[in-house]
Amino acid sequence: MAGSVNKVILVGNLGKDPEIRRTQDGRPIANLSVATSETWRDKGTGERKEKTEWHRVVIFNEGLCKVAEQYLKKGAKVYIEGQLQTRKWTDQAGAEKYSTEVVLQGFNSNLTMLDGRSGGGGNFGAEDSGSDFGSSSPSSPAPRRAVAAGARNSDMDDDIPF
Amino acid sequence: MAGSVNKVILVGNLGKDPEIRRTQDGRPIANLSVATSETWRDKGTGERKEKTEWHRVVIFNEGLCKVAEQYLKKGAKVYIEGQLQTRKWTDQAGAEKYSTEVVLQGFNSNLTMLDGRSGGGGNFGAEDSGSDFGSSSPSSPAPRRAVAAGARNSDMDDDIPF
Amino acid sequence: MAGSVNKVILVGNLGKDPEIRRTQDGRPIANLSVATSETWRDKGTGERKEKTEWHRVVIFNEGLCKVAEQYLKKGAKVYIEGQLQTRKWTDQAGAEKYSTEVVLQGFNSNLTMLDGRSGGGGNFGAEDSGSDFGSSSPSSPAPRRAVAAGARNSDMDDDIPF
Amino acid sequence: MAGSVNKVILVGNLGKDPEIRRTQDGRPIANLSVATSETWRDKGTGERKEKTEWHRVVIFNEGLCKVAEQYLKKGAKVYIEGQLQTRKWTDQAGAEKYSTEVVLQGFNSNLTMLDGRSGGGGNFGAEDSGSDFGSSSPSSPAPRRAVAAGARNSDMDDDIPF
DNA sequence: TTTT
DNA sequence: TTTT
Repeated sequence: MAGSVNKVILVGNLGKDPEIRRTQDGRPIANLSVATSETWRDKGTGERKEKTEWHRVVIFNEGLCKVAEQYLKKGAKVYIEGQLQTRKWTDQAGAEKYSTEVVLQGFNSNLTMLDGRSGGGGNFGAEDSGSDFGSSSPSSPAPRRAVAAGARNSDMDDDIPF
Repeated sequence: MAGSVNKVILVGNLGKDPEIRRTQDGRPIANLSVATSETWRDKGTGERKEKTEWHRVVIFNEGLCKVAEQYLKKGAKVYIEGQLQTRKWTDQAGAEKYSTEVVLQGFNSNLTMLDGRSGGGGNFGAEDSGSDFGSSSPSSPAPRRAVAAGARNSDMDDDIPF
Repeated sequence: MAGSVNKVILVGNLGKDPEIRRTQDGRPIANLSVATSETWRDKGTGERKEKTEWHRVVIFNEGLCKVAEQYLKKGAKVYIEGQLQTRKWTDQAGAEKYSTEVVLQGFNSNLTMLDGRSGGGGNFGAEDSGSDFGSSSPSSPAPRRAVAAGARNSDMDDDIPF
Repeated sequence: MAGSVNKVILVGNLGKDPEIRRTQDGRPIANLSVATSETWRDKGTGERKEKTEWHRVVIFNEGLCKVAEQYLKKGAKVYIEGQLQTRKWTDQAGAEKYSTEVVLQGFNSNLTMLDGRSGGGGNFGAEDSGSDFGSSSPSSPAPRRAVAAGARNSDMDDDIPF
């Protein structure tokens, strides 16, 4: 079936530090646990309510793994764009289990830190001021992605009148 | 935590007709099984590959349930916007299971049919030419959109996979 | 044409304080100027490059106008979800102009502040600790939206094992 | 500013065939005119209303240009993911104009045809049954996706509206 | 006009 | 396990 879209967009906070593993052939895989939460006021009682949802995020993209490893910490606020995937596994007792994850893999994924270096979670050092962290954002190409960012011509430094 | 976003966007096809149930207090709940799939050519062998992902979609929004019931059929192509939610349940053997679903509830959900009345899945009659189906789209503030998000009832006895 | 989607998602910073106007019949309209920017390293020279894009955001939704007025300031980081709209206008010299805006109106819009009260742009006082700011987020219904958030039954306070 | 997101998602129909141009160094640029529309029923009069929005879409991504050229026709329904960009230009009378476009460039863009080969707009032949069209979708890492984002050339002499 |  |  051509013509399908599978996209998840999350803005939330890490519940713990990223966990980085490696495949047998040395490629990194990062696991994030991301909380999103919603609050509302109960219409009957007027009470303030909150419900938190935890998302398992798995990063296969090598550049984004590096970003996770270097910059993300427990508590960090992130923007994440990935795909839904459900995989089946068998627990020790032999029972079949399913796990649904938000997978960042390939070109249409994104991981952007939202609390910057002033945020509690960041550990940016001075040498990172020219860091490539932004390379995970949609328009600044990371090395592994064979993408050449387009040059615009010189009259693009104009002002927008608002 | 204010400041979070939990959004899923799918474009895919229904694997079977929608299943409509009702809560004890009469609110409808629709379950959809939506396939998204990706194809690629294997870099080594040049073979064409395809992988299909199945998504369990649950609609609590009453207006969107009506849309699902009236217009959607197996094979229909839909645009869906909802939230990720994981819930825990216990199977007949007493084992704990988790199920992650795409939930359409409240104001920031959307269900739009993409193959129109000419599509294989649709069953639009002439009297529907003035149909309110489009009222589920983000920008048409029709009366039917004064949606009441549904209450989740206790009999979520479904099996996974679906 | 049923079956269309028109959605813009921005995460960026306000270039100035929100501007609030009122229609003749008293409804508020908020205008935001939001910057998004991308950075990359020039492949030839290795130079660090940056390009900023300015977005004109117009909020017709009354609840979100209140949020903008009360909580947003120059520099604030926001998540915005709205629609693209282009309108035509005539300048003083009689020349026809077009302006494309990101419009927040109706139920499928969102405005969420991302830097919290510790952020530079926020002016949250203690009395706001129980604020309804989160009501602009997808899942916490503001009064004007005739949406009842769904109650989930009691066994929803479970843990997710990851 | 690291930490920003600029994303547009459209599902709509082409108002005319794609227009393909080439830069001086031979890179293709495709222009699409995409309609999204919303319908609603007037609360006062009960009348059915419709409003169509036209979007100017510019594709610099070479692989997606090919897709546009080969598969898209007037009337085709497409899913588009790109970025908002506003550029300034000067008309023949020397007046400054601004044009806001949805730009597909670099890795975080997507163009997916939604009406398949049975659709009115498509012109898929039998030899396309193994086509790589789906390679433009987020998750199929085919070779053709090693896209080079295009350079913007100087002759953006188009008129608005389009 | 923001932010890094 | 986060955050407000």
